[in-house]
Amino acid sequence: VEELDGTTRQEGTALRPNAEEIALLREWTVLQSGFRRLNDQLLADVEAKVGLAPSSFQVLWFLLTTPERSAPMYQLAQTLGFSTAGTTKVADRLVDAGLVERRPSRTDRRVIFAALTETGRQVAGAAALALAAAVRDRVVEPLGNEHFASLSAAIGSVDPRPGHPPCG
Amino acid sequence: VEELDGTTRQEGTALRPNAEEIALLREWTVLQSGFRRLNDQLLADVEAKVGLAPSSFQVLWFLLTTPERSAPMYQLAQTLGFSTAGTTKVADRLVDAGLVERRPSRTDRRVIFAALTETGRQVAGAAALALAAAVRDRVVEPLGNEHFASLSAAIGSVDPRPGHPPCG
DNA sequence: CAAGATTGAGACCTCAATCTTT
DNA sequence: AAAGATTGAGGTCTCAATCTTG
Repeated sequence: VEELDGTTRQEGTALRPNAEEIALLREWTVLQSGFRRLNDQLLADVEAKVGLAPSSFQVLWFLLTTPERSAPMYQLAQTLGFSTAGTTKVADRLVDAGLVERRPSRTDRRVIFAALTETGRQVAGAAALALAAAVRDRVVEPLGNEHFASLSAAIGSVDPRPGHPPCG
Repeated sequence: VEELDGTTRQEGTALRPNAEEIALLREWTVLQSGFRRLNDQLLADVEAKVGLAPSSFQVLWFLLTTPERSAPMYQLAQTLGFSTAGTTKVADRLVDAGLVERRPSRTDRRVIFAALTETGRQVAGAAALALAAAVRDRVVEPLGNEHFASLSAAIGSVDPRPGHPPCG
């Protein structure tokens, strides 16, 4: 029997959750898996309409919202929540598909910009329309604008993103 | 240039999102990535304390909430939102770690039960305590009981889980 | 044939190491 | 050194195919 963390565990009941903790975990589990299912549905809608994997779409959408339709790799990594290694490979797939171009920076020769191609712009637009429709149908409409806004505010106030104020 | 879905795309502005759709997508993106970051933090807390990967913990917790501390494989797959193939491999890792045992069913010889071992029970309990503490610190406390409950209710009402009523 | 479970191949991401530039 | 990007090895999940049982 391999131990996962190498610690020895004592006998007894000290390490078992009580009724209150069980209830809390049940509620969180429902919340967490519910959100995951919902998000998977939305992304599946996008993938079915434009054939774009989640991480690829997220990059395209981010680039589309950018003034120059381009951004340095490390910024994409931050947006995706991926390592820079993983981000490189996402970019590789987008380049192979002809949706993105790599461009060197003029001011800092370490950084590489990922820039939307014209095709990439069109695909990003179509994917954005597909996701917007899915969000409307599956989230905003069943929830109502108010509940959707308060949901958004709730998550924003507990988001551990570095460098954003803890709810004004 | 490879097309991802083989379709030809027309020129023009018809396939570009308007301002309202852009705003909606911005809001959803913030919401989605915020929730992902939060969940990753909680699971990282659990992994740091008991050395248990997310999918492994989810199985252990489910089995712990079960009367007989055991469940058939297809039920674990449903809980995880994984394919049965993926679930088999999660179970393999848990068996290798000595946390779970495989047992044949007496009534249907196609099904295999995954059952917690004594060690698995202890680890599951410790992991549950760790997650409960993390949820309290990172979610319930900053949000307050009311907002947490309404968040839970909101997700529940848009959860596409098969076989649960669409919000009374 | 359908359902439950497993296997192998493939896709996607992470970690550690490396290279270039600052 | 430190930051940005890439590469290769490894882990985790999915899909398609297979096997057994109902």
